[in-house]
Amino acid sequence: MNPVTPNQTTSDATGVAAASGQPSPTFSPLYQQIKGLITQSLQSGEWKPGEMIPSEVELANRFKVSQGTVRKAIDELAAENLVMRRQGKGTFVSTHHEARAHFRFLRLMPDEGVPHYPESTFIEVKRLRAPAEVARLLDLKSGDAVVYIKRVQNFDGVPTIVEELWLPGLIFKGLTAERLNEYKGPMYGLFESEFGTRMIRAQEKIRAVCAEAGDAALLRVAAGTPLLCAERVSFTYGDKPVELRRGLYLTERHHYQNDLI
Amino acid sequence: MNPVTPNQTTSDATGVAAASGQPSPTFSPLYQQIKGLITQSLQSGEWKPGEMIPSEVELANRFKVSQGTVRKAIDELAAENLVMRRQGKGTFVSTHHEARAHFRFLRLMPDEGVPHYPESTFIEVKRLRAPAEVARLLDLKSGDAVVYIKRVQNFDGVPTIVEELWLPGLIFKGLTAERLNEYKGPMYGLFESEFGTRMIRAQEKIRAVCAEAGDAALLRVAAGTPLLCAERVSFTYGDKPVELRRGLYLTERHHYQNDLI
DNA sequence: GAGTGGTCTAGACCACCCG
DNA sequence: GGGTGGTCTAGACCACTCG
Repeated sequence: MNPVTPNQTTSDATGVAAASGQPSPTFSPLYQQIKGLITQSLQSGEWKPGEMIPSEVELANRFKVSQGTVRKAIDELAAENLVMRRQGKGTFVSTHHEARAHFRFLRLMPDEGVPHYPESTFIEVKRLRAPAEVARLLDLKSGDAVVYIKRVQNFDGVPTIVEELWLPGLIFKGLTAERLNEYKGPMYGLFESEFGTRMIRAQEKIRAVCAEAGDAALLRVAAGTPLLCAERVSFTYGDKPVELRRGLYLTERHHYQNDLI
Repeated sequence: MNPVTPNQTTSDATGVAAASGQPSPTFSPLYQQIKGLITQSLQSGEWKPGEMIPSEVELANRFKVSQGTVRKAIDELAAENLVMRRQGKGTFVSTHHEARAHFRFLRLMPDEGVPHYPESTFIEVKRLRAPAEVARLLDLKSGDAVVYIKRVQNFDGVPTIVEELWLPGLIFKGLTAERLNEYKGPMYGLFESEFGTRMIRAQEKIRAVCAEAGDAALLRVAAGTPLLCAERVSFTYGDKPVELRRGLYLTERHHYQNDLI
């Protein structure tokens, strides 16, 4: 394999670049291109979450590059949590069906005791037309179908999170309260397994708000109680937004944990 | 230079491993040891913030390893923001005197408009004996001297942050309101230049609280207004805690930005 | 043009896992 | 023992910066 823009690389001749004879306006290193190809295979489902991807030597042969180049590509994918390396075993497609992954997207920790995953009670699940603001954030057209979900999450039986979600209707066709109730574990696991949509990264904007009457009742606190409000947009492959979420967190016995590095 | 297990950090070729014949109980790759040595030089001030460190080939010669090994060590240091690589120029010790670095530790962003750095007004600067809780978090003994600082930060003249800090008195001897007022730019820049203490990472715990009367007055809002409360412990080299900070953020026109990756 | 970091290769060997 | 990822080396060439 040859790089896309004029590049040395002694190995073979058939590169895509040779045809284009352009100078290098946009230089992209070989390992980045390999990374792109591997990402495509992840996205297309050639290797499914939890499965092992081909070994480094195998990929090196397939792409006609050295193992070191494949290695650097996979290094970056591992750093982005798209794959996980396990020495002596292989490289595996990341999945949300793992304790490891659960707390990457749940940052609310108990002030004391060990973190554990909350239980969900679904308040409402329905389809509706996307309001302008939701459409904008999900990159849809205003009025497009979206799935709306409202749930409460309990830690040790104590209601602590009230959450609303908006999901693109096209992708999450057939998502019902029943399927949500049946499913055990984090919703992202369900989304990954049943709807072929893997959340890769997310952006959150956090504010402090006063609990309104309805939410206060769900959390069994007085109206006006201060709550953390986290508005999240989650992205799948290709930086495509596929989830909007607004969580209200009761932070009397929990806190939002963040590392600045 | 040879690895520690099977061998020691000496630069000769013999190595202790051959003698011991033991399997490796604690194996540390060579590049990690190089990384440690470079970190020591950073910590000792052999290369100061903003300065260029020796080139990769130079370090490779010094440590008697290949350039690739030095490279991998520096890669990790760069990933941890201890150094910055600039192609064609060199590798430089990170410093807080840079626009780049400012927003690594200030996550409060305006809902609209471009981020910019707030102005500080210092309310109180004094020395006191560490309360038990402060001492615990700063790894001091209860009653040890600490510097206490209270300030308000304004965005465009609007008071938005009330912050309290506790710093180990031993390190921050001579930190006065005057010096804080004289200094322009982020406090971490002052700490780095004047007190030889560089913050390299921090942990934050975030909650929602109601503004108490005093803080509400400083922020010019009603008592009871919901505020974000961020409690931060900052660390310097060797994971040594050197700052405790409690910030109250008014989130009516700002939000705490966080990326989940 | 000289010096720096960045990419790519090829080959060797090590640590780890499993049958 | 054979496969996998992990480390280390040596050498070549490229892209970038600056004098």
